[in-house]
Amino acid sequence: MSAATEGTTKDRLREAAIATVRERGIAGVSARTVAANAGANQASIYYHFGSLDALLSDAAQAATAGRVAAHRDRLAAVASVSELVEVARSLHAEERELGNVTVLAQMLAGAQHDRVLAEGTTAALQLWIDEVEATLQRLLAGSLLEELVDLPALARGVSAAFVGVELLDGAEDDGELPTLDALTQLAGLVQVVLDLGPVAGAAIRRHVKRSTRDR
Amino acid sequence: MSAATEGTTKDRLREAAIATVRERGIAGVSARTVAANAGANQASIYYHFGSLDALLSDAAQAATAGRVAAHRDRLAAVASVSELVEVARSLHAEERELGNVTVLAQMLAGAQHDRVLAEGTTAALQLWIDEVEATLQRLLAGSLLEELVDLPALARGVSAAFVGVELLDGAEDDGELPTLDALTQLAGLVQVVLDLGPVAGAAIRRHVKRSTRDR
DNA sequence: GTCTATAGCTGGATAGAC
DNA sequence: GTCTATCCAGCTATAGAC
Repeated sequence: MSAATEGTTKDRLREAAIATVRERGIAGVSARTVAANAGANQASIYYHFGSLDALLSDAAQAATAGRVAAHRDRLAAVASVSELVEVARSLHAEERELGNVTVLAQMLAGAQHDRVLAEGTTAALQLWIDEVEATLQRLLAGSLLEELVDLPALARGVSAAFVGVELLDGAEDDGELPTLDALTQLAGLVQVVLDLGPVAGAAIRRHVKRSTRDR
Repeated sequence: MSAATEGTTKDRLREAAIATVRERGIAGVSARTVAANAGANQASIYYHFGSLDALLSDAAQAATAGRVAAHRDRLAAVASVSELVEVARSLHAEERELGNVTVLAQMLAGAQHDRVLAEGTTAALQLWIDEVEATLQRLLAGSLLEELVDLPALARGVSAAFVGVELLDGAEDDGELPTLDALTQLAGLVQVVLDLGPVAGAAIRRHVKRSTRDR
């Protein structure tokens, strides 16, 4: 365990909450384990946050805000879908180490049956989703995809896929699994279609109209 | 709670294990809650399965095999990516009710820090992944996508996305969220690209070669 | 195979000293 | 604000009656 010793108790509790979820999973989190990890006593959680749920909610949002900010510059520099895929790949690699997405996945699992945790976790995830949406919006402005796909929902779907991939890969002993690779190959294909030019674009638009009419 | 009363104790425990995960999440599962749900006593779990982990592992595989079999005929009848999307949509709706994917998501979260659970859960998920892969293989045989994408990994990625979507949507109070819609819109676009015909296909192949060379 | 009983532990939450 | 002490509910795992 990491046993933080700097900052105020309230801050150390936040950090310890995240660390404990990462190290032991949502099922291994208790007021006692978190407090031990923070070098504080168990009662301090109830004093500062009222409940363990509330601490986790609070900590998730604070930690995620930090991680999102750390990636913002890199995302802002991305100029194409293929570059975005590269950023996604390295973000995935970092997350396997630092584990913010993994922590959010654990909390999402807990959030299915816990209102307080649900609110904090969805708020935290929304920080990622907003960032993804802003990037997609910028990259796809004026393109075929912007016309044909609901962007806010796509950002949500992409984020969901990331969460799922972290969970699946985290459950395997094997080293690197190619799960993300396949999705990045798909994204690469999307980039290629975007690059096709106006003639092919028009052909695709016609096809979409036709297949939409068939419904 | 559902309190099953038919079948052998061992079977009732398996069913109760799934029901308890669905109703209370992985963090709410204990030998006591499961046994109560099965109408049996807590010690029977250790007699029949040795541990709670082992029961969950066993139950996940049995339940998933049943759900996958229930969907096999429908998947086998699918003849296009757009039809597959329709099946995925109704599968998603059913899963929100019956909850096998949701249960697997909970178990995946637990599996991150539990070897026994990890083995059972990945084996169960593999049943879905294999089914998805077989369907994709059939639909994409001879197509552009078969050449350009790693199909086993794609099947894994698609399954991961499903898990992530169940988790995200399950954490919101709101009724229907459009998360899956965006991914199905993407899939529809893929169908359109597949339908484009040999000329556009050749153009895409050229583009892919070019962008691959650039790496 | 199924039950009760139990030992020994971990858990949430509060009270109250400092 | 931080600590100790405490209550009691819930937990795992085993022993042993039937």
